[in-house]
Amino acid sequence: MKDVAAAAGVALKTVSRFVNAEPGVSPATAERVAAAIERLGYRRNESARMLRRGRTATIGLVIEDVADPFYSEIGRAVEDVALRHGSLVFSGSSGEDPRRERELVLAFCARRVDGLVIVPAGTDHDYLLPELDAGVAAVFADRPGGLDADTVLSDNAGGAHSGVTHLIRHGHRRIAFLGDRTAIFTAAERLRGYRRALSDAGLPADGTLIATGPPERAGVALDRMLAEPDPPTAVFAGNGRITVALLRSGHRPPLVGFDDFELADLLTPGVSVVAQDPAGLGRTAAELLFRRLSGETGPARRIELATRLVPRGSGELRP
Amino acid sequence: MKDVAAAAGVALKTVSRFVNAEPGVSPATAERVAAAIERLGYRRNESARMLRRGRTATIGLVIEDVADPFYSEIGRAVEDVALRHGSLVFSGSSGEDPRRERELVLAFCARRVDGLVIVPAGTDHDYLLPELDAGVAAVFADRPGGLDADTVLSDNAGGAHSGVTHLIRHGHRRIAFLGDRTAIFTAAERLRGYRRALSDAGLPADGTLIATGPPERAGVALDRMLAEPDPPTAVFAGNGRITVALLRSGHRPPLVGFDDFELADLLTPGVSVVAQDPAGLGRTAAELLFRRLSGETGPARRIELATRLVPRGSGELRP
DNA sequence: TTGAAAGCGGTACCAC
DNA sequence: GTGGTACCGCTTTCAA
Repeated sequence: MKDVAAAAGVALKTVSRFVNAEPGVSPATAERVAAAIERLGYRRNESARMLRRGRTATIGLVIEDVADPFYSEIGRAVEDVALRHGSLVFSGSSGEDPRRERELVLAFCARRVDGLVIVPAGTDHDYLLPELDAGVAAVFADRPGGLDADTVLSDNAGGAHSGVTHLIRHGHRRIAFLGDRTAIFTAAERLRGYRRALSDAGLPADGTLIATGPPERAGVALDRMLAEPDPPTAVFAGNGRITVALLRSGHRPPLVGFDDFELADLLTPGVSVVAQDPAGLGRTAAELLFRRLSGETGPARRIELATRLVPRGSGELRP
Repeated sequence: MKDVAAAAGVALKTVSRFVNAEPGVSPATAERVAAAIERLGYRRNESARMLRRGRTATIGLVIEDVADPFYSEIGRAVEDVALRHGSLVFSGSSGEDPRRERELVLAFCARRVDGLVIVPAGTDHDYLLPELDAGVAAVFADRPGGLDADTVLSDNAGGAHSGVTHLIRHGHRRIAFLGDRTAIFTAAERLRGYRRALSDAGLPADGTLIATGPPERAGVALDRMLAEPDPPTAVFAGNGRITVALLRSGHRPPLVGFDDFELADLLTPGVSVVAQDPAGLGRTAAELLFRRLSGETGPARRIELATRLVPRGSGELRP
């Protein structure tokens, strides 16, 4: 900018005025400045600008894995909203590791992002407190964080409830629940929905029909249940990875799975699912964030997005 | 930092020394500074630091769509390499729109990223020239850009050749090629590989067996071919979207598709594919980039990554 | 309408 | 070991 000013024979400030379209530059001067800018190929240094102005027009996004379709769709939605607000987004994968989440977030904060959208890997977010004090806004998506901040979730319990109820309506009375580790918020919520659906239907709760743990163990868990006397006649799978793990281990039981996935409709039979709205999750989180950034105050909000039951065949099989 | 210096009763520069672990700070002083930092919750402002140092430890990534599994895997690999080099990554989706690609890239450059990994949407990259002059490094991934820069590609022609040859070995002599618009580099390359495979096998080239265009039209194109006299007995699909489009339109011909996809093994029959290595694409591109950033000079490199034929059933069906 | 000078939060270079 | 000071590239404040 200094060079441009020199080339145009004006003061630094005049160039700044022109570049920022501020009033107070005569057409003639403007012309000269424009020419100089063109000739020198000048482009404003945003970082310097941000340093001075205090806002970086940048937000940070931490998701579990940018290559996972569910989370990357969240990311895509966040990106779209950010772009519409003139912001760029730093993105990073936590890999479900709280330490890495923390490192990423702090690295983003050191770069002075205006705000953060976080899919929390851990439950302790005290490390964020100083940053929030310093003025960065934060929104949790998909799962609540360990902090009273804006949060956007799916209706996990409600979705599981509707999926299990769907199986009950199709004549099943012994329905297995194969879910992820209950330490994961969404997994616990879905189990809660499963239990509520059974009790709402007046069916007994049977602990032997419930298995929680890592997805790769789902197939074996189901094998075991099926070998028992009075085995389950249908399965509710707690997330997409578990659904796929079951299918891959050769099982084709009457089934409703939480989470939609590509090609679920092309399998035989089509896989009935409780679909979340990942794009909605991301969009809503980002919108909440930008609302805060534009000055909105008030208590933290917690928004729950509806899920949608998609019947495709597997969930309509009778016992 | 000024505040920390005041609180610790030392000069600004001493704090800077401590924070950067530079030599020349006595243990006693270090102690005091550390205490002040802790007490004030100080964290260095990276943007200010970068402004002064000239390097931002940030790279920009432009892919077609961060929510597309193929590209997001590239993104994940880039992110991993960047993190290992202490860099953060700005990411953005071009949506296959050259204008948006340009805007993103220029926005990244305005933020003074050190380098760029670009999956080019367009073929004209003259807009990058001034930036390259200004010192940013750029690497193209998946497709070549309109510029003599480092480039990492898959062996598209070779992969298609092996896939088509696989069908020929299984007795097919009339093989349809359903590909994307040939304006897309990868699509054209794959068509080239198809043609070469036929001629290597001494089979005639028949233009009526070739259809190129948007994936959603693939099903209809195949319908038409099958209605002709002497129809094809097998299909080579030019990319993953076309493969899925064909399956979704009800076709189950002997088939090899370019691009692997989740659940290809669970369909009936399993879908044989020519698999690319998206993670390798991203990793290699990022490594090339950081090599340039650490001072490597020399002519632009062009690396081609091998593909891998994965037989799963559909490609082994006989006429 | 235009410009000079201070300062954003750091680092680099050179004295003490 | 420690401090002073210029300066990165831009915006802001105030004066001309």
